[in-house]
Amino acid sequence: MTRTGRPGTGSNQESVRRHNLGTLLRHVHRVGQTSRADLTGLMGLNRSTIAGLVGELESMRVIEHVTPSSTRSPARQGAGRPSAGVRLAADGPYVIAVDLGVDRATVARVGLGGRVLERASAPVESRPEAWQVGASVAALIRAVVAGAPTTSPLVGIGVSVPGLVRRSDGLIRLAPNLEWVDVSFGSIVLAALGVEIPVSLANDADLGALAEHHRGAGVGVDDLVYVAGNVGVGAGVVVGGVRLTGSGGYAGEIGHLPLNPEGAMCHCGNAGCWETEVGGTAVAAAIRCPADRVPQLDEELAALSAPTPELRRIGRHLGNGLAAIVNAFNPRLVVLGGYFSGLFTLVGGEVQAALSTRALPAPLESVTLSHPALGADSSLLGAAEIAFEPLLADPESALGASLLDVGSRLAG
Amino acid sequence: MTRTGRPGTGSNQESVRRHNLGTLLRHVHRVGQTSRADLTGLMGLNRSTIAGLVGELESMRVIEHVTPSSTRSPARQGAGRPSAGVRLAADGPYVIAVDLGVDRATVARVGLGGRVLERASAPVESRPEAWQVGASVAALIRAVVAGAPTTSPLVGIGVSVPGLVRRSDGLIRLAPNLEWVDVSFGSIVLAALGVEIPVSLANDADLGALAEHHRGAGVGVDDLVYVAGNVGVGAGVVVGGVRLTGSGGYAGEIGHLPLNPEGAMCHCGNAGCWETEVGGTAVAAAIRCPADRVPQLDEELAALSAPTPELRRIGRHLGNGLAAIVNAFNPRLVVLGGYFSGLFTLVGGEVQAALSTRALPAPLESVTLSHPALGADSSLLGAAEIAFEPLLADPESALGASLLDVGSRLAG
DNA sequence: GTCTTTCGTTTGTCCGAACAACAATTCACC
DNA sequence: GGTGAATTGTTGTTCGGACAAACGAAAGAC
Repeated sequence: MTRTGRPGTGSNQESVRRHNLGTLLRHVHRVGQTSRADLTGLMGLNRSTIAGLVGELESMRVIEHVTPSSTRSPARQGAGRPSAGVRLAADGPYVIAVDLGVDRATVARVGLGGRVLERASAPVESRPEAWQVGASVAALIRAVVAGAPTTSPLVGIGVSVPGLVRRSDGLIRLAPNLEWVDVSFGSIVLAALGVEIPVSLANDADLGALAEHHRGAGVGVDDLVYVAGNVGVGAGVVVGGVRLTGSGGYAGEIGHLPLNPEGAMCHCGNAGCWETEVGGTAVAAAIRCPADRVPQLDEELAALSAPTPELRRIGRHLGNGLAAIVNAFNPRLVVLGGYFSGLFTLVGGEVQAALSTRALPAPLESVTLSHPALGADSSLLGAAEIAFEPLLADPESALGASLLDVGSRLAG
Repeated sequence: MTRTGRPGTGSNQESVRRHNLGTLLRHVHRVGQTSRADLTGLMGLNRSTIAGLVGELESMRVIEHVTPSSTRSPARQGAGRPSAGVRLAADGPYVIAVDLGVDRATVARVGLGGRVLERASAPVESRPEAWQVGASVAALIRAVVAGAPTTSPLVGIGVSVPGLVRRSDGLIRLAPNLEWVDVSFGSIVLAALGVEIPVSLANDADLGALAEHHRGAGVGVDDLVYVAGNVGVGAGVVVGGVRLTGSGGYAGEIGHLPLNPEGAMCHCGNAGCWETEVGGTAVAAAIRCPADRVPQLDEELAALSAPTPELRRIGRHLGNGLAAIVNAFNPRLVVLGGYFSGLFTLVGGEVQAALSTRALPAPLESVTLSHPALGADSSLLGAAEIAFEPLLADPESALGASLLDVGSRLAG
């Protein structure tokens, strides 16, 4: 590591190699399996160059060769020699994805391509101490890692947080439902594990947006917003294919849009925030759901067959807020996650109508509302994506910093 | 042009050269004058590599050599041989920047470094025909170009539009104050000029944000929002140093945030848009300004010595809307352009107070409100920036596509 | 069964950045 | 004022990596 990480903005020949290696791996990571011929077309490089890059990644045990005969896909086009297949290695690098929910923590071992190889979860009591959650997550990580091949390197840990995460260092500034303020959850987990690996933390809605963009409802869509109704309301934004973080990392906090000066008081101290109209409390009141079932609001909504008038009103409010989002970000897709998905199936008409009347025609004409394609796993898979990011940016150095034989290391 | 513009995402050696050449020119474009030693530090390349790049740009007559003796700046640090200076060539490439205002059109010849070399403007009557404005702008362009050296190449035209501009092709979808719908203003101007050069169009607030980011109040700030109060209200957003366009190009249209369901009717057909509370009409009513002076609202506000109670109320509304912006985009800087600047000097306290109570603490703590540093030229200079963009991305091919001896070509 | 098409492989070439050595120029110190 | 240290420009060489061409391999088309 003598010369890596140079801060300069110029590109030298090492950076070219790094970039090409990473781009190639990123493509395979995205589609799972390709052919070398496809890669030459996608990357615009020479056949021989692709051969070199594939060979290098193969020697790193990240991808593996597939004999052309078994690659023969039904969509095989013209004549000619079939191209050699390239796919992700079976025992390749993996990451640990952690999804801190309001009532339970989910941990998964995720391989390249977003394959969930193993998963485990545990309930989280209300108003938990950070170190308790850290210990619980560490135990889940140990369980999930136990079955991993010793030759598979662990690249990093990604954590989805229901709250505001500072971009610079991953500090959890505020997690309302956990009642955490300024918690350095990454170091807590690492201390509990007793190892040193890269940990990336980010907001759950941001990660939901990222996951839906990569392998969900937003594949091929470079500008989308993922609006999640959980206990609170938050949004994640993907712009030009990259996550919108903002200066501090708090972008997309649209739960407290001041949509109604005469509205109810919000816990933030102001009146008429969007969250007071479409948040968990409001929806629970509209369907007479007991307070302790608010974390499972999606199930409660799914059990309903027909919307109540109060729900219809909430649907209109949801559409109003979405109009603000559509005007501000001009996405091509808005994914409604959390219990908003159930709400959308019930009162989709009201949501669409309110959105159509309040949004500007120009941004409106290209936007689509949709359910998440990854269900409740959006944030988890997004956490995996940010953990993989260093590997995709520079495979060689990320593998150098990765951890081998994780099972025994964590046990000891 | 046999191999350029390859769609692939891999980098080859040509792209390295292109990128380095562009990055070097971009640096010089930003700071105006540097030394080769600074460039080696900034770009992280070898001295000899920088020498080669500088030499190539010098042979293109884009930058020029400065003898070290005259470079000797007072802030000269340690010992050693002084580094050779590099500055933009005096008769280098330039662009035409056009700022379509609500009541007048401004055209400038702008050189690298954002230097306004020549400018002219003409009034625009109310509800003008597009071809009339196009002819007027073409005449201004001819005037502005007349004095240009015949050896200076014209790289492109940038146009700032007070309305919604489609990103894909620059079509003006809607310009409310001009009452234009679906106007292809770029082709109109080109037809009036009788030449074929690249024309880039974008929203005025977006370009204001870009200009303030490059050479205004937001230098060094990668996440900022430029909120402009003109007749309407719009915002331009810079995220991570790049313009936020959104899917269609309409991002940042926050004038119709539904902030007050019981508010006044807006011309968009809905009630309580932000624009009804802080827009030109509302402010004009608050200071008893006649309707025909609304385009000059900034002057009217500047003439005021003390705010009226109605203005204070508008200030609070402005702060409320800014809170939504701060929560949504998490910028580090919010530049208040148009008449918002004058409003901010009068009722800055109210604006800040409302912002502080309604924005979340985390994004709030790092945000600053400020006046524009470029005055009324923000959008004009932003238009110049987008016109220069192809040159900075690839100097060689952009110069190849540029136009020489413009004065006589346009006269003919 | 042969031709065409497409792809993988190999070899050599070329381009551009890095490197090393040397000359140039200034400052600091005596 | 002279000398050494420090920094930079210049030049020639090296090296890494993409590219081009030639060749063989594997399929489909006739």
